[in-house]
Amino acid sequence: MSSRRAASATAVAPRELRARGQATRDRLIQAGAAVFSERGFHAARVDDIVAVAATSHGTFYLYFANKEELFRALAELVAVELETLAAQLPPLAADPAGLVALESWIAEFANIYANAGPIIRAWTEAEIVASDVGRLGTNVHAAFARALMDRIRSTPAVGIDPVVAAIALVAMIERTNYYALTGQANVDGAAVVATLARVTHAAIFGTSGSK
Amino acid sequence: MSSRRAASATAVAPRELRARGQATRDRLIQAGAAVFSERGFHAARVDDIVAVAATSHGTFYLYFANKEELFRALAELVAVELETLAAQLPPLAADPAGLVALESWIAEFANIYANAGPIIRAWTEAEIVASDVGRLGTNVHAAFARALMDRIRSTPAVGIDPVVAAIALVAMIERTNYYALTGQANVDGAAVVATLARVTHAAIFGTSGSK
Amino acid sequence: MSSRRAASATAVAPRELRARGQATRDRLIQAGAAVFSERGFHAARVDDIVAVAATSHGTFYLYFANKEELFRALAELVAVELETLAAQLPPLAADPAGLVALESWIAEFANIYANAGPIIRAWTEAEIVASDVGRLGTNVHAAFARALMDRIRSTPAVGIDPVVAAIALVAMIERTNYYALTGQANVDGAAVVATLARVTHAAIFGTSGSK
Amino acid sequence: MSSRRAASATAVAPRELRARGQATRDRLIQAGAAVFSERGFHAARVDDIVAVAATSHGTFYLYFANKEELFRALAELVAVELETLAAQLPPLAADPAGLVALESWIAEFANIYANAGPIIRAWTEAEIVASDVGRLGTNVHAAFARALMDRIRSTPAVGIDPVVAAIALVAMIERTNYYALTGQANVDGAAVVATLARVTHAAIFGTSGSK
DNA sequence: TATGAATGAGATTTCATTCAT
DNA sequence: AATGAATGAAATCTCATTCAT
Repeated sequence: MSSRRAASATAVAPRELRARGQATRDRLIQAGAAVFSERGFHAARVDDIVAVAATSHGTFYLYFANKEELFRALAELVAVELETLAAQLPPLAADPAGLVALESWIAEFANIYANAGPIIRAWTEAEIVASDVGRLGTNVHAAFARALMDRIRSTPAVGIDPVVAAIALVAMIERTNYYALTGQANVDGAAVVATLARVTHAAIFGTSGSK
Repeated sequence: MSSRRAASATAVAPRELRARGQATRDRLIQAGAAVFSERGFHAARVDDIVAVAATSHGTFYLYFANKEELFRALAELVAVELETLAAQLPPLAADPAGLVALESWIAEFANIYANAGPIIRAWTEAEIVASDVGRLGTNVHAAFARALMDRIRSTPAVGIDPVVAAIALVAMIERTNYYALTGQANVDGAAVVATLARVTHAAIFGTSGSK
Repeated sequence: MSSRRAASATAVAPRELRARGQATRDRLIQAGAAVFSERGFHAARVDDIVAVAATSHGTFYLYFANKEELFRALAELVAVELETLAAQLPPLAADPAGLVALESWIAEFANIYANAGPIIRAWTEAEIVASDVGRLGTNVHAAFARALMDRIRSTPAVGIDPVVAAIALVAMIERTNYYALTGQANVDGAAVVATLARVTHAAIFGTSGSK
Repeated sequence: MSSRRAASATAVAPRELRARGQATRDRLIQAGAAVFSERGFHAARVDDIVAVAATSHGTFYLYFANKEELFRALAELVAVELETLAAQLPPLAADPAGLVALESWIAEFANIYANAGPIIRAWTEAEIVASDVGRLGTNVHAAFARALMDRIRSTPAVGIDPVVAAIALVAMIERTNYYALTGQANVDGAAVVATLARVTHAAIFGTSGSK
């Protein structure tokens, strides 16, 4: 990933950490989140991260083999959270209760996105997508798409391709949150959640007759 | 004092170009497209670009003040193409003919995306979004959203927020093409277009009664 | 967008330096003095400086934001030394004791010039004069001229314009040392000091009757 | 001199020039004077020179083998002018008429300096002094010093070292004009000439008794 | 005689990573 | 466990000079 120097051969052995060490590592993780958010993976300099964490270069490499490793640590946290959410996608029902359930679930997604969004975004930087960490992102997306696809498939009389529709709807949900979060689109959070739910619902239940 | 940097502050004056110069400039643009596509903005080195264009470093800087300038040139081409397309969004009708018209339009989008996708992607790298070039991307997105919003508004009895829905649907169309293009999702192009059209159609006309 | 340049815009923050760092910084300053002396500001390459200092490029930029910054550090040292000397210009007296005092002072100037001359010379390169660092040189010259002018003014019955004469005599003292130092004029140091003192003395006290 | 590329092996053969060619060459010389004046030798880019001359790079190298060659052409013009002036230094006499004659001569020097000053300055850039062109400057200076020294020597009962004094006085005259010209010292031209004459006169005739 | 285009060595600067204490 | 210092490969950019027309 790094075009500069090959990643250190000796990865950092996951040591037992005492309280102080744990605290330092946490500070680095927090700092990483802040800096990656603000600048993206590439532009984030280890310099910035250690400055925010109020520690030194030497210490950084005590805990992480390289910059990517820290990013991966962050990304894995997010990935776990998102995959858990994906597993909790409720059954889809055509009635108003179904819409409400879906809306709650999307609200939860928006919630997670509000915190983790910048990390998710950094995942999509061109170079990263192809990398080891990038696969995490792909997997998360796939998990969502699979969950939604399963629900669509178990819905009778849907007029759309479940595989593609699932991908498209997940793409929509993710990306709309992105635009909302970055302020590129100036919209109200609640309206976003409501609309995403409605469009998703309509896509599944509103296309039945159009075949 | 620094005569070097000072001089370069002034971007390359847009000179009158003879045939040879124009050809070289074009070659650099093409090469830039190829390299940015493959590597993203950051990882793309001027070295790579001039290698592909079969010219020299010096020549590169004869035509572009820096890497960003070349990227901007490319981005502007794409932006024009996309804004033209946005202006051509057909009226939306509930009947099958309306769906077909929409599908054609989305097919055209997919078409453009197939060529320009990587540039569009590079637009979204965190640092770029905030930059001058980034604004191009934001504007393009806004142009699409506005066009779609106008159509939704002029459709009676829609059960969704036109502003948010427009943003969400554009996000979906863009991002799904992205996944399809990068192979992160392994799907058939025609199916993608058909599904995007159907979901969009359903979002607008399938949500009318659910209010 | 350009994260590199942007970061460097901020000059190197003056960190607290431990012993090793201080030593390295000092070595770079010494090396800078040597290289600027030999080649002048422009022809001096950072390459040369770090070679003399037996350190690396990276280290150079750890201590100085760029070549100019190192030059400025050197120039400031010299400026302080010279301004101190300017403040020590003795009162001027027409008698032999006055001449001796003046001669001692000029000898001290020659002494400083022997070490710092090349830096002083580099100050006068056309581009530098107009720059930030250049102002240092102008200020130093002004300090000397002012000191001398004050002495001339407090001398009764001088037949010359104190302002212009002060400038001219300082110019003479500086420039003659320059020629002596660069070997463009092959003269004995002691003779230079004696002659400069005598001419200066004569200019002030030997012009009284010629009005 | 040029750290970049070895000077072209094939110097430009001094061709017979037709009217058009002569005019172009003249334009380049004028442009060179302007640009070297403003920026000094190093910072002057061939780019700037041809822009001012409203011609092209190719044409430049049709008339001058390299940048230095153009500078030398300019320097030689100045050198001739100055050496002519040096030869015209009047005899020095202690009486008022002698002072007046000296003043006229210095006025003429100031006159020439007002035009040629920047070229003279560029001569003193560290790298140039050591070069081929640099020798021109050294020679000019020597010519002045020799002329003045001859006059001092033929003056009875001078209390100063003729060699050193001549160098010092020439240094003074040159450098004071420099400061006056660059505006580093804000003084009136006539006062400068008058003062320089008086100081020079006093140095020679006012030091006689102080031995 | 003129010129626009091309060249490429060389200069500055950055920053992830390693080292010595 | 921590840290300040050092490294150096790699990236960007400049400009005197040559080339092809």
